[in-house]
Amino acid sequence: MKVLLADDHELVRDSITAFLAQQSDFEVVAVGDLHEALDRVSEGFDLVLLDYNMPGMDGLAGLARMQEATDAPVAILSGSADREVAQQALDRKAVGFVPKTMGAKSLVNAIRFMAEGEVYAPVKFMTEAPESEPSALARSLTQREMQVLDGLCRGLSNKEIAREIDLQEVTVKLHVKTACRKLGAKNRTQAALSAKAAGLF
Amino acid sequence: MKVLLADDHELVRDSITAFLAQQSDFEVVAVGDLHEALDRVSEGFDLVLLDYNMPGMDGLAGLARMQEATDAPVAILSGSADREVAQQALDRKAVGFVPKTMGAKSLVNAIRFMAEGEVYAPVKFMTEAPESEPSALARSLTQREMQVLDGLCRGLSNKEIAREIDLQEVTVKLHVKTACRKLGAKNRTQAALSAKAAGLF
DNA sequence: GCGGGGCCTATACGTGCGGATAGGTCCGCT
DNA sequence: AGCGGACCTATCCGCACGTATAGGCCCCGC
Repeated sequence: MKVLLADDHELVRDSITAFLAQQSDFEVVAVGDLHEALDRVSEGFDLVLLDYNMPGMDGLAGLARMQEATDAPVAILSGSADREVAQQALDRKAVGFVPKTMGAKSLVNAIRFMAEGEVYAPVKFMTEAPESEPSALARSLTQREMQVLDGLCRGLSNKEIAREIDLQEVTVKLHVKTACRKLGAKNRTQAALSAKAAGLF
Repeated sequence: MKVLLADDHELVRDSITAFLAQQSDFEVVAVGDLHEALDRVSEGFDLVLLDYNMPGMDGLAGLARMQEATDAPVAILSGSADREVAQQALDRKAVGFVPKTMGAKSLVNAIRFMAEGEVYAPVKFMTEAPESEPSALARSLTQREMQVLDGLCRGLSNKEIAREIDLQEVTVKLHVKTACRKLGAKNRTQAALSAKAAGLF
């Protein structure tokens, strides 16, 4: 089982190489950037592992370049794990997405799995955490605006929202307006849709 | 590597057993229902595979019963593949979800992977296809209503929708009203939200 | 202290929306 | 031929919504 590993962090490269070398049937070629990887891929591999944050990668463009250069399955390795990126990588026919947070044993298992031709992605990673942080957008909204948005996202009228949070209808209108502006929405419907899309509720 | 396979379809049981037996390091015990599986699980296995539609399973209740009966990893096998079920199974600590539509080789790889203690779910299955069929709801809507709903889901006003599909505004209102009724929505915002939630767009 | 931001309220105006009613054209089914 | 369903249009009404303007409150930071 011949694996091409490309990662600019020497520590990561060495530790993964060491782990894989413990497996009797593994042979690892480790390089430090995409360029080297492209140079050596013609040697023939069962699996190519590319770090997402690495000189030459340029986002997922590096994935495409590698896929053009070889018929071997190509997987993405990432430390700064981002679900979006994982999804995109898989959409673009990467055979896997491996966060570096994985344990060494699991990593080896995943590599073996992908080298067999299967598609791998950590389940936890893909199913959980559609979003994580307060999302910049949420932070720009005041408490009241969030409460009002919650009402919008349930399709309530201004009057209903007003009753619910004990305000005058006019005041609700005001918050709706400002929330719309912050969300770049033309009306309440777009605001509700945007809020939902942003995962605020 | 000792695997306990429980499936009420003899054909499935036999073919999977045959495939796994080809692998030198596999030992398979195949049974026809959950009861038998519970009886034999004490023999000690590296992996338990339960068919989702099988006497005694009672949905995912069978998964829980098996998990109580053993410390071995338990995975769900299913023919009538349903994303929802897969998600729930994984949420309930199943170590995998295996649709029977998988190729034999992939199936063996997946089993080996899970027996190693990893969590497996087919990526295609989990990421794609949040829904599939026209969904009863969609069928109750006429073409025009769908077009109008599409507009609603982009937060357009009646006038904008009218321009887009070349109708009079009054007519759009009519379709909005009937669409709202069919969706059980009180207003356009709820209608848009419902349509989105139902995966119509 | 004074400004500014978040907040609440008020009045007012134009427009959009939701609903009812009523008329018409197609087309397919019986 | 008749009926019903999908579709389009029209007029009318009342309320909701979106916007603007203006005043007042509280609290924090400069």
